[in-house]
Amino acid sequence: MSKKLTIHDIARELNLTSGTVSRALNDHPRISTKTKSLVKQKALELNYHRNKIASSLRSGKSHTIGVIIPSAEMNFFGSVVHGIEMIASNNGYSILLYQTEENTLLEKKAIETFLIARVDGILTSVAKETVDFSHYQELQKRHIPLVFFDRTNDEMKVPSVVVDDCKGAFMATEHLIKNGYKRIAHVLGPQNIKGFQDRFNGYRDALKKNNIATDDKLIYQGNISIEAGKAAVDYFFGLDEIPDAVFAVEDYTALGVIKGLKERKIKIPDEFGVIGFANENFGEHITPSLSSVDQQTVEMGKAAMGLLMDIIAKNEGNNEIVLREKIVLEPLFYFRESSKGKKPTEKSQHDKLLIAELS
Amino acid sequence: MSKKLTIHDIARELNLTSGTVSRALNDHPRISTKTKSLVKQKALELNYHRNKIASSLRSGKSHTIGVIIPSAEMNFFGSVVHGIEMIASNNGYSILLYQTEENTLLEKKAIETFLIARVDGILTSVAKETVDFSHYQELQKRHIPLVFFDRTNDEMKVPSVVVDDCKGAFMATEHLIKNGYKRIAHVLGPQNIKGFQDRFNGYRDALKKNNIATDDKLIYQGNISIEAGKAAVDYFFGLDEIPDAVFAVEDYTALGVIKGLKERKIKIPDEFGVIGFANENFGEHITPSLSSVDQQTVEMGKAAMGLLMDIIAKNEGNNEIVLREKIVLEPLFYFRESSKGKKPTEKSQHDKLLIAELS
DNA sequence: GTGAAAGCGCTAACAC
DNA sequence: GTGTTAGCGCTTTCAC
Repeated sequence: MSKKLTIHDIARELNLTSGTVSRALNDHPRISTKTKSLVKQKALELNYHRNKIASSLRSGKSHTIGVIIPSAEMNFFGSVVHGIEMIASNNGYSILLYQTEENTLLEKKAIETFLIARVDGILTSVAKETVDFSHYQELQKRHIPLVFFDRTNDEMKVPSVVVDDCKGAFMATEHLIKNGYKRIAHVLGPQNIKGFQDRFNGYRDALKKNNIATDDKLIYQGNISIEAGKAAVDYFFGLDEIPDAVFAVEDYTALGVIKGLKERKIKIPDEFGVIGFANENFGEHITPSLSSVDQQTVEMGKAAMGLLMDIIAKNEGNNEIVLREKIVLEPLFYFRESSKGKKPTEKSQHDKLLIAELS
Repeated sequence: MSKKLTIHDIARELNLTSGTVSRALNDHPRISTKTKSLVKQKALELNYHRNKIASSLRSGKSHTIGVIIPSAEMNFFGSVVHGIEMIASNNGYSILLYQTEENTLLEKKAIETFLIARVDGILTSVAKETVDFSHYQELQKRHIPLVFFDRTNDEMKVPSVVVDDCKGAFMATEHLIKNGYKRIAHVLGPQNIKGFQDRFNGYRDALKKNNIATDDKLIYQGNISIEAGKAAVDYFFGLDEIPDAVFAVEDYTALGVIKGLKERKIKIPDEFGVIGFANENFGEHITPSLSSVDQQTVEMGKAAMGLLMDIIAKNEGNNEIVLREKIVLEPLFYFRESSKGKKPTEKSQHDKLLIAELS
């Protein structure tokens, strides 16, 4: 191993002191341009790399951000991390990644690890299991900048970035209405998750706005899984009045619905409309392709990291920055085959003709 | 901000010196159990978190690993990172994540960043674009432990973890043969990528072993994309002798093949068999579901991180460890609808009966 | 089993 | 515009 190179080595070679070298490398304003270029030149020549550890210890800033996600294996979070890392690295920050596997204990360990690593801020998507938020409160007590994304907690006053689930659900439901479906059901997600509540709200809002009575029988308590979607179909087809469309809380649920309908030889979208949520990448490739609501994952990551950068800048005294408490991203609706509209029955065909004649 | 807590504070409260406190916290063998528990107790009480930055500076080890991937948005890499992080965190290491977007310049920046952060090792999947490996050679010169995963370079002597592409391709191709397909085509991936060459080799090996003559006309130079798959179908159906099955270099290519075949109303798998590679998550949900070769992504991450841990341990003097130069993971074949076998034509039916009579 | 003291490599306050 | 100097908070060698 070539002996470790420090600013002292550069200083010696140039007959300067380490202080000057440090300032030159950091573009300190009071250092002459000549010295700066001399120092930088020499650093390059010797293949010097500054020691971030020493500099962090002295300056008190690690230029590192901790990111907590349930699992990198989940598409959604991989995509968010993609956005986060882009912005981080554009701003000279590195990101430390930690997975919780939806486990509160690992979440606490993540925070512990980040506290020890002296990260300058933390981005987190709360584990499903978490009900005790003391570890996050600890961060607030220590004034460590914190931003929630996707999975938030409204009781804690923490800035957050989410997609407008309510609006997305509203768009999806109204789309089904406009495409002629009459009895629109909903497969619920677990209601302890705020986003899933919102999707339910959006669904109801759309019905209300279009003067369609809500019917509790059309609400099935499901989950994010293919099985839940299939089970929902079994339930719906046991009703006296069978629905003719479903807005499912998530794409996997919607996929289950489609599979269930196919088993019953129900034609999609001619007899039955289906819409999901999340815009998982299988949606556009299945038959029929699945209409869905995109959650703007990469944008979410960018926005979360941007917000964190703002908080850090403000803490450092940049008072021009106006912080936003909550960034709500617009969902994007992807209109595909599964909700294309009902084939007009003879009766409705007849109605249409009538209407045409009357007008 | 509560004033920063250091080992000196703990030392003062217990009438000890900071040296003893440090040793106690690190379970130094020569410290009495009583002192240890006293110190740990106090640390907990004061809510002390050791400063990793200071400890890294002093000890020269950061307990941090740099991970370079093309993009966290790609399923494959998210999944590998999942495996990497699991093992890292089990071993008390943190991971710094950097994305290259397949760009050599960003790859060099990643290495620069990691050098500055004084990571204890680096895991990397080389960007597609990269042909100049000087930045990696620099790491070797500095004796920084390095492991390649998936995207490797055989000219540089760097330990690596890959899946056996050749074997996977062999399995896939032989499966098509066993299922009665007679003219089996292949859609190539870019041949500058070693894994894609290997898949081609596996394809040829399987034909050879089964005494089937290879035919250059059945090889289409494609890519990893739906479009390439569709174009391949156009090409194959322009041949005098049309193939009856395709082994595609990747699932998206296979998806394109399926789409192309559907447009031509060719029945899969009855008239035409299709197999992909990668086991992307849409494969099991499309119609027909796509047979594919799984690349053991999570295992790959675990193996890569495990190998890196071994290298580090060996460097630290643990001589019992025998390092492996290359870990080759077994691919896993997923047999689904798209390759279920041809519907016997009248003629082949006749042949079968004949054979049955003869035996 | 514990104390004393040096120093990892850098930054920044204070000189001039 | 540059030098001097004092740490940041920890680990570790050398004492005893």
